[in-house]
Amino acid sequence: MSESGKPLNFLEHLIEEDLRNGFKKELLRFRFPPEPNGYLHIGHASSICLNFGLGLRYGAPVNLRFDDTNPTKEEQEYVDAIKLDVEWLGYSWAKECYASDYFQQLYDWAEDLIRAGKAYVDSQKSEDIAKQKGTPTEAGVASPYRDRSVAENLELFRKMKAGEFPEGAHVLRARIDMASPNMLMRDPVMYRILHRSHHRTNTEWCIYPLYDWTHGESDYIEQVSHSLCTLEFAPHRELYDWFLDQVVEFDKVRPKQREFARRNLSHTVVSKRKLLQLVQQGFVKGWDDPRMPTISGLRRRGCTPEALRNFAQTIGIAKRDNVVDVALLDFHMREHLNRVAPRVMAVLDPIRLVITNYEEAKVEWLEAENNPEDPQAGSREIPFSRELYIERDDFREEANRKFFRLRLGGEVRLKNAYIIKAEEVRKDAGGNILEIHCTYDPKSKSGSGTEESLRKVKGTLHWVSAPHAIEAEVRLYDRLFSDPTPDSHKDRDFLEFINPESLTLVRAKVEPGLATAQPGDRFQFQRMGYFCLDPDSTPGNLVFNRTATLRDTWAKLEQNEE
RNA sequence: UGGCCCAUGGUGUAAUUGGCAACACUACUGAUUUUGGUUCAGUCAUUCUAGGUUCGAGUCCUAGUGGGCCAACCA
Repeated sequence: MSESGKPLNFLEHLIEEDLRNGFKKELLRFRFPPEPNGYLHIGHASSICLNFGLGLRYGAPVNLRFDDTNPTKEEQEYVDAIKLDVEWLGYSWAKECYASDYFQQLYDWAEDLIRAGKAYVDSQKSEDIAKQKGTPTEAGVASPYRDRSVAENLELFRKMKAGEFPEGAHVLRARIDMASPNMLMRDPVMYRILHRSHHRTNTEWCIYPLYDWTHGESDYIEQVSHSLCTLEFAPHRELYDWFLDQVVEFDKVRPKQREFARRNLSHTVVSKRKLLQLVQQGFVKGWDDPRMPTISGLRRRGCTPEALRNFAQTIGIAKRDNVVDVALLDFHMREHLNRVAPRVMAVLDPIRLVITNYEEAKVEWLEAENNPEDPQAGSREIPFSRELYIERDDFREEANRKFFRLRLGGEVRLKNAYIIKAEEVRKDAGGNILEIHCTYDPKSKSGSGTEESLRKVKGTLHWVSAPHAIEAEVRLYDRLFSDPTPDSHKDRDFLEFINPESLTLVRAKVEPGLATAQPGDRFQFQRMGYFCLDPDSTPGNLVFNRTATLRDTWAKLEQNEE
């Protein structure tokens, strides 16, 4: 059953087993159930890829269901953002569902539970109910209201619904077992009174169901066959099943909850609360700041949906605690971008280079390959002239043999252009290099086929023609936290590990063709990395975000020698 | 001092359900290269511990150790 020999994760094994035991493949159905109270992050991406991936594998529908039972935290803004993120990842849901669509059905079932003596209205304060819950090692005690009559319960519950009580006056509780070793089974609250406007039902309801009562029943209503959630819900499964027991009919699919470990990413935090904190306290500029592990942040940074999907596929799904190295995400971004990103030349830290034997006002338009990995990508023409910019790091007055770049008296190839030789440097009074003066070999033009053009020189540099270059703002992003697991330290706050150099702004010189780039366009700045045009860009002020650097074995070499 | 879950290289996941521990990333070698990129080749493990069952255990059993989760009118 496993197509293409791909190994199955434990959930796929479970489904295969269900299928072998006679569960009909046509009845498979999944869902992705976000709460619209924040932006989706890379952990959600994993869950999306899991559920929609299962849908694709088995040809089963996957619903997008908003778990919108808490009007105090949920907003339409988040619904819209979530839909955009799921679509951007490349998935289509079968139905767009809302738990709030089921409020009436849930209410009717709740009345049934009351009639069956399986739910009661408790009129105590929240703190008292909490106290009576007991502890993991001690049984709870029964509420004084636990044995109210059905008639009284029904009457109170209806009045709750009718808005006759203030918030906190009563709750509806399931009547299960105050001594259960599972605290969730100690008469969990099903409904609370909330005089709040809901983003979809407005003020129609003033009682709202809680997660446990809502989620499984929503799965059942939608006939979801496998309801997958993260590990912290494992203890909820017993309650999920208990609630289901109260409503299932024999000819319907009974949803099955199974749990997997959330994916943790190194050098970041993946918790809505902490991400919110980063936004609210101004450590980042918003939910879609390119340093954020949110889907919107990754998108803005220039990550592709393919890269994210491949990443999710590679890290897989299991039950053990994990910290996925962010280097793996970088790998997948590079891996995809290498295939699709057009090459372009941009100098991030420019220094002027003058070719003294090149004619003063001459301009040559040289052919440059757009992507050596993709012949279909074609080529473009770039201007070459007497004055250029090269990367400051690419020149040294003196250097050892390992330095393949330009040094005084040394030769280097200018990418797509000529071989040049550094003759002298001009400095200011303070000894800072102002200009590098070079000569070029006119016969060494790239692609000309001459003997001189075929000469092997060790280094190749990127460059831009000074009179033609356009300026651009480039935002160099680095990991947000310097510690691999910032939120795992017992006595230290994760904010202490913020990397002060997570963003560096730079004024770069880029080749003129970039003037027409559109926000979202992705490029490889040759020898520098992958970059994406930011929505902050205006026609006169290009802004690029660094998506990922290129692998840099030279930087490693240098570092190891220090 | 209750219940539940988990344990395989530095990291993440596999192992045809009891049959030579595999894949990817990282790191390190080397080759190729007009991107110090890409590509290619190679190196890196007593499967947490101790017993047991078995011809044979990463897989099954027992005990231990370590980690995680559970006491919101959040999801």
